[in-house]
Amino acid sequence: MNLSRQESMDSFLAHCRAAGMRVTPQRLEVFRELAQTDEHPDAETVFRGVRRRMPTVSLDTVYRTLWRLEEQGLISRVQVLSERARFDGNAIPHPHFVCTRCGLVRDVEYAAFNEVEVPARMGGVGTVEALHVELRGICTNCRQASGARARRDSVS
Amino acid sequence: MNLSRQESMDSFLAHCRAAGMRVTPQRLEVFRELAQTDEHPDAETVFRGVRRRMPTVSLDTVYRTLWRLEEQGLISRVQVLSERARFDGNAIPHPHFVCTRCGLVRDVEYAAFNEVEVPARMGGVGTVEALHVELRGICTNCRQASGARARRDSVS
DNA sequence: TTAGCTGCAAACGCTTTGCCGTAAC
DNA sequence: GTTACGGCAAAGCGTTTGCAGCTAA
Repeated sequence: MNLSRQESMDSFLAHCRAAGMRVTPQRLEVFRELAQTDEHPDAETVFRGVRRRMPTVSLDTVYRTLWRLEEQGLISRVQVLSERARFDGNAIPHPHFVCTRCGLVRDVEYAAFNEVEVPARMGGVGTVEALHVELRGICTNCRQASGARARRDSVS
Repeated sequence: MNLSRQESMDSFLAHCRAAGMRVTPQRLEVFRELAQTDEHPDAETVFRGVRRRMPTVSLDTVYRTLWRLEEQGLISRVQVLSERARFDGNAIPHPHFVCTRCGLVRDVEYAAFNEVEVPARMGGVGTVEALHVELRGICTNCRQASGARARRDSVS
């Protein structure tokens, strides 16, 4: 799960080539920037980091690259899955099912949720107040709508 | 945890009055709209629903009301906590600590995460592909920065 | 009576897109 | 040589804000 810097760059190159993606200096730098930090930066921050070594890079290229890498499963997004804010009439934390295709959100019964213990402190990071759990997948509607295609895609 | 419609409107009124919030028709309708659905709508959808019964309501009032109700702990947001997309060089799902004050995101070791079993299907809702866990709280920096105030706030 | 709230409209900020030149393959 | 990609600038879209009139308490 944790690769060294070099290994991670190597597997990045291998993946790009296997997927037929061009390996451009911009992509290398964007990926490197993300691989060498655990701060989960936003696009602007990645942009500033890359620009230090590549002054001509543009912010929109960083965006395009980030989405492309995510699409390829090379990086991931934190708190993804909706451009719009969604609200819940129930203020008590509870697990949600979220469809990664259409954004549908539903409350779910998920026994394991109630059993896990929430630590009050998380190492030196901070104090924990609430546990937020999302089960991400494909909703029944989307599956039926796209049929076999959805099933094939969901394997990757 | 689940109140009837009437109970939930009653406790809404009681909370508003106790907090010194004015009870306006708009607020009643926004809350009612959220309380009577489990579809976790976005602001636009709430707006359309409210407008059916109150044609003069405006979208910005709906936004202001939603934030106000959230601030009061009367409703909650799904997938909150950041206006900006944040990225993770590690594509494998793993738990995050998220600071609700500054948006900081960190990977955490959270043994309980690895132990819970992810069901392949979620009732009739859909098929599950990944479990996404967030521990929300206040990071060490924010706590130190705001000192006693942070500690008091975090009780609510 | 008087804050606090609403509606309107314009602004804001993150993100996306069209276009064309350029570089990876 | 082809074709995908990058840079630029302008647009897009959800959300926020300033202001003036209104209304709940």
